[in-house]
Amino acid sequence: MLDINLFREHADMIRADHDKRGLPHDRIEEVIALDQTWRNHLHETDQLRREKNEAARGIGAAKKSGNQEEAQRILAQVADLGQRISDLESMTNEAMSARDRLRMSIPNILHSDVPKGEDESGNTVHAVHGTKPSFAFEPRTHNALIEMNKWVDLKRAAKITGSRFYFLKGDLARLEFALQQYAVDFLRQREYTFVQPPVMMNRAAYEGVTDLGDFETVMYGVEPDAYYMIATSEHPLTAMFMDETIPEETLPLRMVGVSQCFRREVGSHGQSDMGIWRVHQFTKIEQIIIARPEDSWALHEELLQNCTDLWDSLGIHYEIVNICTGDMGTVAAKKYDLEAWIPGANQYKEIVSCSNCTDYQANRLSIRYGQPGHPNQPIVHTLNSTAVATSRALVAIMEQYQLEDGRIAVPEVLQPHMGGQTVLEPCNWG
RNA sequence: GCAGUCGUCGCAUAGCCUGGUAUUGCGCCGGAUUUGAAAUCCGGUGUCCCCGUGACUCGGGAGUUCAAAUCUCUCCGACUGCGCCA
Repeated sequence: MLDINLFREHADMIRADHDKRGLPHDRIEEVIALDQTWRNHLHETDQLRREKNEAARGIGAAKKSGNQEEAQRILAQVADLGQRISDLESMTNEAMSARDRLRMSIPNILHSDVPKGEDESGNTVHAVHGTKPSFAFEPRTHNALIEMNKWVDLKRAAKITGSRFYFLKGDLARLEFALQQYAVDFLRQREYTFVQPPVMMNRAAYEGVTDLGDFETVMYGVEPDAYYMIATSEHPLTAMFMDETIPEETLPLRMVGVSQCFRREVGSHGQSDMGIWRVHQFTKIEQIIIARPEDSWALHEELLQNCTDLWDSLGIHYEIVNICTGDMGTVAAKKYDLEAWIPGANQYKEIVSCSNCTDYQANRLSIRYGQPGHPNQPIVHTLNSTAVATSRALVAIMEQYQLEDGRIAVPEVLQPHMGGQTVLEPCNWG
């Protein structure tokens, strides 16, 4: 959510950003109008309250001195003021909640490097790492590979849960586990603190970190407790500082979170999304940074550097893409994706997303830095990046490391986490 | 899950029974004093707005009342004991 002062003092910045995104200005103007309405009502309410408070102060004194007539006169006056106040109060609250509902739907101000574009075709290639693997045989798709090796059981998962859930079995499950350990160790060596979060959050905390539309299309709700399953550990690891002032000397706060992630994926279809590429539940190792505003752009590059070092070490061929205006969500100010080469699909596909959310989440969550207990401390910036989403990493590894017989070579850096094993063997039951 | 105790400004605390301006200490910021520091003293230190002799604020919400930190209901959270359990 954007700071309300931006609408009051620098609305042109927001308008210019909407122009770049190709969005109309009407919602901006409406926020400004509702804000003015709210402030007018608020001021009027305050004046009436003041009158009422002043009058009510006389009641005690009048009663004490036995002047019942005077007391009754004031009571009548105060009752009338009370009615007017409560009428005006509901209008005031209505204007404010309307203002903020709308304000939450207005996207973050983009960084100037973000390219203009209608949709994902407008994204620009920032860098290319590694080289396309060449095979002396016809490479199989990951769907064929998981089936012939009996590593994934979608059918039985559908029986007990529903579509897009899966059992991961045998050596592929072990590789998944190795990826988690490798990625956490990798980032711990770079001074990121390992954190395991709750996988459910309440609504108030969740509204601070995500787009409102996500409640319908992305998150699972948990009844009767009104919790939401997290879509990524970014959400709890950012929201954990809600309503806090973080001592400045502890910034930047670097964390590596690991959690199961849950996504409803409403409206997603397509042949290329078969198998375990797009699923309702997966594990993700995530990088999170809470930073001072002046440090956040350098730290955004640090997050990207961590990703490229990590994925280079896994020996995966990928492109780094600078996400364009039309493909950007509401929260990020700038976003890089890593897209791995998937031979079976003959295209590059998203495996990592690396964002600087600037103060957009922190405003809504009211996360400040400086001295706790002091007024008007500045708002922090929040950044997040995938390190490894294991289901997609497994796809990229299977597709790029496959052998002629359908088995998979284990990337060298993962072998120590696999007891020295160099090749994934099929599961012996299906 | 049951029972009890509790939740007050960054931390710690008083006020609640008996409704009427939210107390004090620590920390932090600024100033005075000092060669400098410590100590001491003075002021500041929740939110909002049109910045005032303004409004709001005592875990959240609702109610009673002219008036609620204070009384009532409800939800949330913490602690203790019992029960259950990986």
